[in-house]
Amino acid sequence: MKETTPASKRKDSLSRTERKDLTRASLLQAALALIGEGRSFTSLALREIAREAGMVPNAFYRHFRNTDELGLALVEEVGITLRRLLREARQVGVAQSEMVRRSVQVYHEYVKQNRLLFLFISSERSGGSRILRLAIRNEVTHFTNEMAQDFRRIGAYPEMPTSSLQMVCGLIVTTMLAAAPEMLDLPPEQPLLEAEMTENFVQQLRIVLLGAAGWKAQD
Amino acid sequence: MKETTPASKRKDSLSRTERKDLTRASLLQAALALIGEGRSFTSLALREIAREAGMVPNAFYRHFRNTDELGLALVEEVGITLRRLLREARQVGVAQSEMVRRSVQVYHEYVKQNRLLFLFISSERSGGSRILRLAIRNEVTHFTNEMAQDFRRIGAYPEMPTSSLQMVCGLIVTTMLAAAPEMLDLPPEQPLLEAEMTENFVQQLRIVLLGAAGWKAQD
DNA sequence: GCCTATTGTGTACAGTCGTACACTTAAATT
DNA sequence: AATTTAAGTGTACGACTGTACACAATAGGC
Repeated sequence: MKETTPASKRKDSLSRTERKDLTRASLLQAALALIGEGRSFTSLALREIAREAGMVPNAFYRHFRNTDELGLALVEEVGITLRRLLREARQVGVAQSEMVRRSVQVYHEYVKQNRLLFLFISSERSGGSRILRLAIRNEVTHFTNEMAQDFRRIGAYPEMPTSSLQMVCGLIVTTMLAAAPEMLDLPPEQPLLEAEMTENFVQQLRIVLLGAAGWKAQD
Repeated sequence: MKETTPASKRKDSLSRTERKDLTRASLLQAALALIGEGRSFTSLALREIAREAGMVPNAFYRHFRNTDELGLALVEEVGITLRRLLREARQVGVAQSEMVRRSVQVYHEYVKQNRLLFLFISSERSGGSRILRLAIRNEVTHFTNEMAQDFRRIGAYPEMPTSSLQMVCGLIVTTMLAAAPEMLDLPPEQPLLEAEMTENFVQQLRIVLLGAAGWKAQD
């Protein structure tokens, strides 16, 4: 079986599907870029996105039937991003005394590095189109369940039934996602405000973990 | 001092300011009505709102300079609504064993009765225009502080420093607000799903309160 | 009772939108 | 090498948008 595409790709020697994937990606990136300029995804126009991506409006239709469908593609990226976050968090190590603070730092760093996607999640999770909302909620549920599995694996709260563990993780995820917009709205280079917000976040997570430690299921 | 407006108001015998306030209110109501139809406030057009309110587009300008300013008026209603919620919650009574479940019931009922406003808060709290977002966040902060005062008044967590109490209330409010969209998206007449969601919500709040009871401030 | 300030109407315009249709170009298939 | 398929272009249209301007009606102050 011969490679149809050479190992060293020239920018013009690309197969049709490769080219298509590239322009598709540039549409996604264009939407995110507009979000980064303070726009909300819901208010983005098909023509705007195409313009930002440097193509003619009609070309949009070769990739998505409408902006909602492009939104769903972004949600998929969100899923990948959240999974990657969990993977990074696992490497932080476990059960040391400063673990919560360390995790919060990792999360904060992660939110800043994936700024545009978190802006997208935050604003579309409960606003905008119903389809997008449900899709995002779905990804968040998956994320929550994986976190619960991780807790199981590292032996946290061994006596807690799975349903309660999921409930606790849901609370943690809610707290995390609520913290994201504050992190994103924070003016840059304001270490005082940033430290204050982070500290508050750390304490809230500790409250939750403390409550979980004392939890006795009553069902 | 004579009343300029008779005690029994005919619908045509209204002072100018009264009439203005009425049409202004009808603009606010029109915006909420559109939100109730599944639209998000961010995507509402000035003309749409005016049309829904039964007036010509230009009349809008007699009341607001743009849709954002109308949004701020809605945020003001949000503030009033949240304050009213606290007042109702206070009458639930305190420190009985089923207090959390009772509070959750009250809240759920309240969210359903103020459906449109909670739809508005949920979707604009982290989406849409920056001005609106900050205004809503401001109201939520006030709400949180008042809740902390209430906790103080009823003697909950008497040894906890105020800053920690506010942090705990912030966590509670975050959890409450996160629950609202789920309540609102719930299909009506589905007692099973509703009970499940409510139970989850109750347990999350109990975790928080339990954690707060075991909290020792370390600053 | 007249004058004025204010609320709401009617018309108009330039800009943007989504999308339909016919086209070019070039990769993939035959 | 010829043909088919698909990505992207160009033009066009009707609908909707925010807002400017001139005007009508009428409540409130003189």
